[in-house]
Amino acid sequence: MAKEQQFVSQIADIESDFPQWYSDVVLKTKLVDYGPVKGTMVIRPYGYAIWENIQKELDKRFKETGHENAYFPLLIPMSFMTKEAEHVEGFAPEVAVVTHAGGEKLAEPLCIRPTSETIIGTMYGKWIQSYRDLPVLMNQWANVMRWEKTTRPFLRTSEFLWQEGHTVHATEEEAMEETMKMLSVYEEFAKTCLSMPVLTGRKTEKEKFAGAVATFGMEAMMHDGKSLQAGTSHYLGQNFSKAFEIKFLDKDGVQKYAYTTSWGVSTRLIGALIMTHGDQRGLVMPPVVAPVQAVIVPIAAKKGGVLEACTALKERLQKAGVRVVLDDTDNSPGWKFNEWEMKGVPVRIELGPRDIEAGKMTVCRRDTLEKGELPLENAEEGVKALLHEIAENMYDTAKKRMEQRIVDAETLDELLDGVNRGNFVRAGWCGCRECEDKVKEFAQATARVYAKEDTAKTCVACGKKSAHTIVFARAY
RNA sequence: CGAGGCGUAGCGCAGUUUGGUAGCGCGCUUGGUUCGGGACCAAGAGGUCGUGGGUUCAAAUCCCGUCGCCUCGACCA
Repeated sequence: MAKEQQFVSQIADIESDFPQWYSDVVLKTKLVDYGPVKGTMVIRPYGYAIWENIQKELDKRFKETGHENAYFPLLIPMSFMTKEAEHVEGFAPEVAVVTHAGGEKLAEPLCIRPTSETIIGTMYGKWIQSYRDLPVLMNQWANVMRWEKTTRPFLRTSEFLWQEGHTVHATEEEAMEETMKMLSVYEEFAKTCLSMPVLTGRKTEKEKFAGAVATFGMEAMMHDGKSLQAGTSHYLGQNFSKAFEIKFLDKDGVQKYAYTTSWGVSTRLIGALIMTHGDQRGLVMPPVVAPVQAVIVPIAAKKGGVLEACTALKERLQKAGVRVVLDDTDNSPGWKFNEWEMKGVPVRIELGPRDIEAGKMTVCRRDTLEKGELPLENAEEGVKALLHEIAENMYDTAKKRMEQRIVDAETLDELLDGVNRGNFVRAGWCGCRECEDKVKEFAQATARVYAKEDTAKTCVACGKKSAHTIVFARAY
């Protein structure tokens, strides 16, 4: 027990010091390291593997919905950025600019993309002539840079990896349909691959993407009750097509401006899943994207046949498509247990002389920490079924927690009380910016999304008739 | 950018008040015994104390500057 406490003390307390817990866990589990340039992070192999799995799963979904991948340049001429007024106003403060190259001052400064609407819009303007060219459904996997004031690994770094989808459509309806379709792709992905429940909905004017007509987001509830914007899908209307001359000749012989959308998720998702599922022992990885899905810990490894049995099991599981590691280091078993638990591996298999004798393996699942036994005979099916069960249980647990922590408020005091307890708070809103700002000032909470149903009657801030029901929360 | 805190071995820290040989725990290396929840013994390697200047016979310690990091606010995927 003393040793147990010693282990726990290596990570800050998850309840009382959540930000510190988060920093500890991403560094100590070797997901990331801090980069030499302030605000940047080095994603280590164990962390990057999560991203690779996310990419794989998302790409599959993007292809299924008819999208293709492409790649656009990192550097964007400053003049492109300034073409859409709201866009440049929104992003100017955080854009990094290249002023010198080849030993000379550049005639026109180049910005390092904070997002690619402008350069992609410029190219779309050249590519699209006719309604026959539409729709254009593209996606880009890239890094972008936003010079943020304060940063936190995965959640907010100066440079981050993401995917950004950019589509062009002939009609408003079609573009809107695309916007909503991709939002639901994200939601389904979060559920099945990250075991993460999310709240989706429209964002307020204040919170929307700079240059969009409407922004829709998915918000995830972190362990401490704060919200994290985990993905966005924007309906851009004709704002960018007018700025970048994305025009087409329609069937009726009339030149028309196209309707565009953009949507993206980033490495922030990794932060989201850590903060959704993690516990006092460290990470809890959702099985679908876990870098390591199962670890085999040999017991009494030097005794005859143990290591051989472990190796054979590893090969069988590998062949069955399970991402499995055999920990044959000479650390003690107890050390390995704690280490792999901290790294969040969903299934641990202990294999020792007693198991081999009995034709079984001892199995411990990370989500509940329950130990059980499975027959060695069809280990493949057993482990896969367990991984599936863990994924579902993690989702159910997180979903239950989120649902329990969505409350209603009619007054600012109730709202403040709600967010203080780590809740998402549903409240009425008259629709004016002043009231939104007032809520932020009073409760340090922001409008996350429009609620699915309008249940509130009066505005929480001014008491006038409510126009919308909003989900308010503190956010990362 | 505002407020607080911290920079000493790979990591976590003590030493700073009152200047006087550079320390502890973990980790690491080598050899051996171990192995069902962070094992043990023995021997070893590793630091110009963030950095620049000043005071002093003498600075991790005192003074001035500077850089970096963390937490909390304002801004954002």
